[in-house]
Amino acid sequence: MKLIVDRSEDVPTAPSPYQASCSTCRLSSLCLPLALEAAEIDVLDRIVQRSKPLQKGQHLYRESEHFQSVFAVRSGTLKAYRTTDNGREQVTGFYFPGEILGMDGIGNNRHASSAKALETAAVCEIPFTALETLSAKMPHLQRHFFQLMSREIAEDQQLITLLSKSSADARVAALLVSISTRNARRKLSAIRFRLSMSRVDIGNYLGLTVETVSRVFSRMQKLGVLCVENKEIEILDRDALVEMADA
Amino acid sequence: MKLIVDRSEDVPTAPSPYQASCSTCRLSSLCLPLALEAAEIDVLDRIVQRSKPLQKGQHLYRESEHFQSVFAVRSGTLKAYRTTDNGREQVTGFYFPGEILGMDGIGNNRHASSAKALETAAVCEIPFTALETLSAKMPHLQRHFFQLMSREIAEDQQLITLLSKSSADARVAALLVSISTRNARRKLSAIRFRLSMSRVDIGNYLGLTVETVSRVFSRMQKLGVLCVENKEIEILDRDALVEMADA
DNA sequence: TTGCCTTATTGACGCAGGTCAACGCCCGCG
DNA sequence: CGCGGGCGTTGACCTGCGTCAATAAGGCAA
Repeated sequence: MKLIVDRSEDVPTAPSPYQASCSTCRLSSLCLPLALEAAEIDVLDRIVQRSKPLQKGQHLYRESEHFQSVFAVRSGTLKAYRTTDNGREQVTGFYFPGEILGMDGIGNNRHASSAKALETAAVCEIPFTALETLSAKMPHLQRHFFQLMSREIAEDQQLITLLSKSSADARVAALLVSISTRNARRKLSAIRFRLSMSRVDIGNYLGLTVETVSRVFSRMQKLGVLCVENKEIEILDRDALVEMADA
Repeated sequence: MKLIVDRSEDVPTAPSPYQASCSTCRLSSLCLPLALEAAEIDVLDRIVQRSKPLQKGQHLYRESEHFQSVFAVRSGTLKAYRTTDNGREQVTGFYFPGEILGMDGIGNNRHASSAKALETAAVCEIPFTALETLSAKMPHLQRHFFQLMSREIAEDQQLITLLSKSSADARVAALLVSISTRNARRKLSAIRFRLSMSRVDIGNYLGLTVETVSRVFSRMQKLGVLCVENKEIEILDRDALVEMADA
């Protein structure tokens, strides 16, 4: 059975081998260029660096490395995670095409987390000092970047609430709803998709063990809310899922 | 027994009845003016609004209200919290003098959380559009504000890790260490202080019930790590506490 | 002071989810 | 094509924390 896979946003007619420009990128309506005018996009375009894709498992940056850039996901998925003092890992987020990561490194010029590709992935690198200079000149860009950071804060707070108050079922449901919604934003199916992350990553992100995640999936399937086939997910009853997410 | 209380940063010789200016504020080294030059501070000063103190329990802003300003705490303590769809509350942070709150509202022009005074508290209001305009002109200010937001993200991620991976003991220990460290930054005692928040708030913030928080305090006291007398806390063995915080 | 109400402590008990263990299945590799 | 190792699932058992309940201790008003 072939389901939706989100890869390759490549535009073949490119001056750079990987991507033409922000103005031709079909993610521009989700990404940094949002709210910029054509002329402004061109200026932004000049500072953005596109490089060769990351292979699955490859790191984009590592915790405590010198911070230089934020990144926009062009294709594929990445996870961000930090390592605690006692050596355990905490996944702090998954990043899909059109989303920006690395903003937690601005605070003290070192990355506060590591970022690793969950599958082959392409990113745009946005050197931060250049972005700062540009922001000072382009109010729209400054505003938009403030907004992006603010939303990251608000989303983290939602995760905090989830981890603090919700049952295992609610956590998994919330993640699925989130992925579904983000897929819809990218004009992909909101009801059928492939989970690019492993059960371990899901559990780690949600503060659950693999076993619990697996049991929740089974339970939801039994209830007719989901159809789970390995990494392929089909949401059969989205309302029920949303319901479960805030139980 | 009289312990440390953090109140009244008032400077009596003020043009405004509440606070002279950023340049005379003894919190300026922690707050927005940090990294600004004298002339720049004066400019910032002109957009900052100081108003009468909030009484205990009074709201500074409420979730989903129109966002207009961020706030700097001048004295007292505030808590930020959001209400979940199913009506429960989640405390997302405590804010002490010198700290900035309200940044989660920038994302979509409405406050993503509510803020309430835990005791009599004074704040400086910083209208956001004015701050944006100023930031575009003052690179130091723009940079600093980006950094403040980034740090808020990084701190939220630390809380996520705490909630996701740590035992009740570790959570409480981590909160106490955090308060202790923040007190030290303000030149207050790092080992003796008064908790301005209730046990309910602590539990809510840490994803624990009041009973568990209470039991953890008792246990730590029995172990000789803390001396707890109602809201007065004395840290007897900071190393042990730090140790517990990442267990 | 007295009295009331809110906040904190302590104990007994139950359960959601963690832990440990066994097994099956996919997928990449020789 | 068959083999091996990681990933996922399922079951049985255990435990840390939540729940419920009773009591104590502050704090504030009058």
